[in-house]
Amino acid sequence: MNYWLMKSEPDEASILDLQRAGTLPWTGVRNYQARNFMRDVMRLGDGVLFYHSSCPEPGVAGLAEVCSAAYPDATQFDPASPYFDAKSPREVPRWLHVDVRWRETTRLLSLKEMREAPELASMQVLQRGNRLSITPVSPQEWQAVLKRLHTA
DNA sequence: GCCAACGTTGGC
DNA sequence: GCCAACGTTGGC
Repeated sequence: MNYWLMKSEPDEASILDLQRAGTLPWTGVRNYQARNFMRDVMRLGDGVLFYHSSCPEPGVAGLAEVCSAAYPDATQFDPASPYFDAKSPREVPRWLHVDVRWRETTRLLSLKEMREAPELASMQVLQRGNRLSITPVSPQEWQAVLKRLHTA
């Protein structure tokens, strides 16, 4: 069982969108490291911190879980999609994604509060220069985030 | 809109 | 395989 933090722009897919939909395909990842996490390390039932990014109040907005294995991302073959990749061969699709299931919509644990929390200082998403949209979360960090989400 | 940080591309 | 140029991310 692993834990992850996954970034989503709420304009595209917010925690409320996920709550309404139940499950959503995590399409649009175009970074090899993030793809490899989904393909090689993620397992069914892995815990996900759903993080709102590129928005007025960035931070963790809810909890989700991985609910599929990685499979080819259809948007890479759609010329009308912003995620279209002309160089991805159909026989060997370059981009994959998992599906994610809603678990809980929480209070917003803001990026500011995360930065001020000593017990979260090790989180990869807080490290200088981090841009990865999917980052591993340790069991200790997961527990610490849950504790904060469920208090104050 | 700015810009730091980092990933990708492509010429050599 | 190096590395400069360019593109993207994402907080502010």
